[in-house]
Amino acid sequence: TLNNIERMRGQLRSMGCMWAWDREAITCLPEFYKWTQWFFLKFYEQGLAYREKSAVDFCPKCNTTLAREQVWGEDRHCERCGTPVVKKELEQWFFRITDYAEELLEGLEEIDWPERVKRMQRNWIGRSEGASVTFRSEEGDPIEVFTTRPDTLWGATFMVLAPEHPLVDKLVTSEYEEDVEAYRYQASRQSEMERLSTEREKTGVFTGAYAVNPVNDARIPIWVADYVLMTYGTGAIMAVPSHDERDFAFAIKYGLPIIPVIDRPDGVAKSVVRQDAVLEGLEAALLEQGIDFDKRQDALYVTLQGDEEIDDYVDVVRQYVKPDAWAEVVGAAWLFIFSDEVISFDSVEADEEILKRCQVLAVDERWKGVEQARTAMELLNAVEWYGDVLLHTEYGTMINSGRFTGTPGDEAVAAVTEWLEEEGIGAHEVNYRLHDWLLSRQRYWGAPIPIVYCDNCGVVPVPYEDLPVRLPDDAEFMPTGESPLKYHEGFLHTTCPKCGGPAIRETDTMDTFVCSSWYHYAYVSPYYEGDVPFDPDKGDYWLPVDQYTGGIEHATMHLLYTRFFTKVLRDMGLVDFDEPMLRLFTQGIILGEDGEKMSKSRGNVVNPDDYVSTLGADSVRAFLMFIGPWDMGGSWSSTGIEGIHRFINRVWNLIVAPRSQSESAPSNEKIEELRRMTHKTIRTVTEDMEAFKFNTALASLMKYTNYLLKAKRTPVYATEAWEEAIHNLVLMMAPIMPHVSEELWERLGGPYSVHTQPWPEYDEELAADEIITLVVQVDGRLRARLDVPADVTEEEAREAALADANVQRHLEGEEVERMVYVPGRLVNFVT
RNA sequence: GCCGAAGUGGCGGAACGGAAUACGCGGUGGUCUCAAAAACCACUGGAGGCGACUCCGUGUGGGUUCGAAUCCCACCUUCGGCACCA
Repeated sequence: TLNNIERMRGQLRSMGCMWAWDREAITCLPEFYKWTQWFFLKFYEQGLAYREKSAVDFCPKCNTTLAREQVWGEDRHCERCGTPVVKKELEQWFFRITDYAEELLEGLEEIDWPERVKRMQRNWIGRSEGASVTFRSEEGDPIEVFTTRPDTLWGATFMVLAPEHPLVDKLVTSEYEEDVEAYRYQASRQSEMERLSTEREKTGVFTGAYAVNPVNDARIPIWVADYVLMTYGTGAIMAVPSHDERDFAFAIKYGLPIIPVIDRPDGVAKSVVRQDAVLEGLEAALLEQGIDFDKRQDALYVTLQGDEEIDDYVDVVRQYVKPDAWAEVVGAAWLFIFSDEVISFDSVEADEEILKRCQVLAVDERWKGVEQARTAMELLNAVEWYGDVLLHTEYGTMINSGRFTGTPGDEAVAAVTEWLEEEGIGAHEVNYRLHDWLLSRQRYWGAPIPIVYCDNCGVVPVPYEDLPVRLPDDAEFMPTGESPLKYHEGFLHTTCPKCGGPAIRETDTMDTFVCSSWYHYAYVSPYYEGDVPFDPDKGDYWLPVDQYTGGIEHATMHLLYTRFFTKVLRDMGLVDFDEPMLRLFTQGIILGEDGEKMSKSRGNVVNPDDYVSTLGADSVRAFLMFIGPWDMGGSWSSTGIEGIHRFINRVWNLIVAPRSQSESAPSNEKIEELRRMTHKTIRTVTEDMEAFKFNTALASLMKYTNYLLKAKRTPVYATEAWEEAIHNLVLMMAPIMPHVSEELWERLGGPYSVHTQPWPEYDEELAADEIITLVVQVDGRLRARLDVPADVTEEEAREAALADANVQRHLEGEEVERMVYVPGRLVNFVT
């Protein structure tokens, strides 16, 4: 690592980067990570660090935990040995970042950060308001759930626990034990991302157990399904299939009851027909019937208005939907489930057998077959009949909800929550998607967590005076797959700081994000030797950070962690501000020449050294800025950098190459034009640099240079205005091309150094145009461009425009209804 | 899948709701040279026309507007992040 650091120092220096090297901090040195450990102890003292079991991806063959990127392929195998990866529960350390969720959300309001980073953090924190409600199993075990929709409680027809939920073992009946165990194993092999995909079909197993819905004492089955995550909410949900899409899909699949408890909103009917459910011809039939639809990847989306159109649609669908496929109509109207065959509702009594195979059937009242359907449903007792239809997720008047029936949608949530609190079965609650920061790493390379475990005293923090807990430098990297610290006898075994008895050290190390959460504080006084991590006086002077830059990929992790750290530091009294970085700019990623992220495996890595040594550091720097918008990044181009190199050579020739003195005197006009170009360029370059728009700043400098190269051949050369021009050009180039600028500055006789000169100022009056191009349009189409004085009046502009031959031609035989006039820009004749 | 972005010439990219394609790369032709390279000059979105000019053109389909790359709606595609790469 130290060798690599040395190499990078050299690279950065060769590029002419001006860092304060005396303030460098290296996070892997004990002098630094001593303070990272100090922070851990402080967090621990405040109850912000805790230890809990948590699942990791684990390779049973290598006997090691794996990072997400070490898990490969759809079957999720170990990158090294190909063994299928499983989830394993390990005791791990966490920081309680969720304690600060609300403040992390609010703090975003007061900082000058890109809106998209703020939005990503808001979504990451994922605040949602709702209620916690306690259900009970028939055996009396409390099962807490979180819901954002307490108004749908009466529609909860089953419960779902995450496969990892601790109650699963207790609840499962012997009859279902085997199924549940098998299911849990396969769930442990899925990633969270896969589990949450709404595209994927929902799966689950029944536990054999039942719970009681506290609002209506309904007996509801308890299932286990992987679409419920242990890491969000309580790891258990109440399922309301009538008003939640995921629960709905699950209920359909497993034949669970669906009870609507929110009246459907008025409006249009929406239908989704999966294409694989459609015979060729449905599309054509819809077209023929004049029924509008959108065709997306795998489905037809139909929106219907009015009974007549709905009836037409039903006819078409009946005709063309395949047996054993399904179509749904959600939102306002109805749902059809086609089981093995299309059901003809007109003859429903004759089709009991078919109906039996249907899981759910619900029909809108407007539909003519409703009476038969109702009769048949009741007869078959397939589902409870509520006479109205299913799945919509909007708020609305409550129905089928006991004493709350009739409560309007805008009052429902509050009314139910209040009642839950009165009854003691629930409470208002805010839930966050954000979870606590898991900082344990089963790796060698990180700051050791300063904790020891003693048989007598339990978990004991290492005393401050014993910091740092050093990483041993003689650890053996054996292919055990586990942290080498576990096998380092000297590190592992220690004495208990409390009782002096034998104890063992924590062998997990800290996530590197812990070090990067406070490194900017180290810069004010690296490796400070006081009793806090940095010199408070220097901190007062420098902090907080005025301008921070980093990649967008840090938006939700590093940039959230470091904000959390600062808030904790503030609560400890170490700093007196709330936010670590007042202003943020996110730079993009420079991609390889093929437009892909640079990586060794792709073989598209560009080594800046090669270009620095051939074309020079200035060319490399300038080209990096020219590639594209600074926050978007872009692709490297080996021919593109040649263009920059040519530009630098042109500037060199412009200023250094001799030219014989002109005989004739320059005209005042030409001098004015030159000065105008100079001041216009200073204006745009200044604005662009302040906005981090380096690519367009460079474009302006190139344009200006091209102009000066032409001007050099005219009598304006060697005038005062010429001297002003080239001096300013060099000053503006200095931050982008520091080396050549310094050299040119010296040759122009400027005082050392160009980098300590003030930035050039522009004169608004000198930059103002005297002649402007007036665009003339007829009905919004360009018909002429006229050079007119900048102070042209509307009347003069109209006259000049009407005098143009091409404009006259296009206005011939037309009556001008009105004229749109944009001063200094255009006139548009509307006919 | 969810969250966040982006789609403009052959390519990277410019364009306060008002000249689409600035600047650069690449290409074509020329100057210089015995020749080449470099440098310099000119041209370079498509179609039509001798020309003046005309029509088309900013991922797709709609909309708002005198006027849309820009604003609105729907969709498509690509990229970044998704908590053990940092």
